[in-house]
Amino acid sequence: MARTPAPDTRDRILDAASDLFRERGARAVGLQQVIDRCGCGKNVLYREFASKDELVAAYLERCQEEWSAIMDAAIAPHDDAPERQLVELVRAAVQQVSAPGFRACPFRFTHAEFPDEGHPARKVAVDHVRKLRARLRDLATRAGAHDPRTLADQLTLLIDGIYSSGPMLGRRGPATVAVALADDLVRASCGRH
Amino acid sequence: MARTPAPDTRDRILDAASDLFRERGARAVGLQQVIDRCGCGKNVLYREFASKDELVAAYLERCQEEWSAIMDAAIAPHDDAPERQLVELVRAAVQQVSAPGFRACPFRFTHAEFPDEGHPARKVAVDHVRKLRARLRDLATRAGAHDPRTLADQLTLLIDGIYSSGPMLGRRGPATVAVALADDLVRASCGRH
DNA sequence: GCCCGGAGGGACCGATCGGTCCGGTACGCT
DNA sequence: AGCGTACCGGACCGATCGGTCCCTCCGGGC
Repeated sequence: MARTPAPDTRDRILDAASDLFRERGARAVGLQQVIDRCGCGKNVLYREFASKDELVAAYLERCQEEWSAIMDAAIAPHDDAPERQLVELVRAAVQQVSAPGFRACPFRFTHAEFPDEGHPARKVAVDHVRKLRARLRDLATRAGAHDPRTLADQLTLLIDGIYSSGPMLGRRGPATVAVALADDLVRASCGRH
Repeated sequence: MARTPAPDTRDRILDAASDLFRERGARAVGLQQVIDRCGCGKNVLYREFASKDELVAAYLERCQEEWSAIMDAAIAPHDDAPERQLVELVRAAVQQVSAPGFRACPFRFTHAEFPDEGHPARKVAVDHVRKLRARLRDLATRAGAHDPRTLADQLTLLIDGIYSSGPMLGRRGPATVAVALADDLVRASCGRH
């Protein structure tokens, strides 16, 4: 034996690919650009990822992990107040689209970029929004909402609207009213008439 | 003199391009595919449109016209009840994303597909969402909302959410609660306590 | 009937696409 | 030291990209 493969190779490639995909879109980025930014050999990329489609799917999986971490961090401080957690998830979304470099929701955008049903990235994207919806339903139930499914769907719609509206109308756009609206919805649905 | 240019050429090309762009995304569609579907010569396309970017912009302008017509038709029957018109605009959005072939909102998607600030299609896309927001503000004002700007932003957010959530979660998704939510918001904001 | 010009279609351009393969280099273990 | 391997970088593949150009065919005004 002579040399052991660097264990962080996959992460390095994914770092480069994520930056590029996020700001330009997966379709607009060639693998050569990923190679160049990563500074690795092309064969190494193809050892770690079978195809560009797989790389895009891995990119979305990483987005999913980041998103989960953000959501966890947003709701952790209020673990005993699920109504508050619902509002905090909305606030976290607003903060994300308000970040300087935010271009579009990676899940919605990538899902639209690859219309073919079998594309591996689509599974990840759909899985993400389903998980989010389920999470909202769970919180709505624990918050004692009259109709947890409806409240969860209202908030899902609201969060989707934040991601969609943010990039086009900016920080001063409709997203500014989102947190207050979420608060109203939660309050209206969780007793406290 | 020998022959006069066919006046419908531009429309024919735009017909073909619109179908393809709508279902696959502008970046995923090559001009050769547009040519093939249209059945025209490549030189004709480049006589009508200076570049692909211009073609994409023209596609969005046509979307804009269609959208305006849909909105006009949705609110025309209730010209004396602006609160009702606000709700009808939301209903029109739900119906659009519920249509079988609907993939993504052309404005949001194309805006994300071409991140370069100077791209001609971006102006059209941003212009559209601004017009929608302005329209909602106007209606909210005429409906006598306490805070027309806030109500308009709430509904903008809601409509954006419908377009964003529809393609991924389908007809049974959160969009089903949108009209009822819009009705609540309008009612709450326009007196009628 | 002739002939001009619009239209279809395709050859062609350089660049880039996703993907494969190979050669040189440098590193780590024995 | 020397061997073996991981890695970088680039050559290379066929296909397609956006875009230019040209040839052929056909239709309409003189």
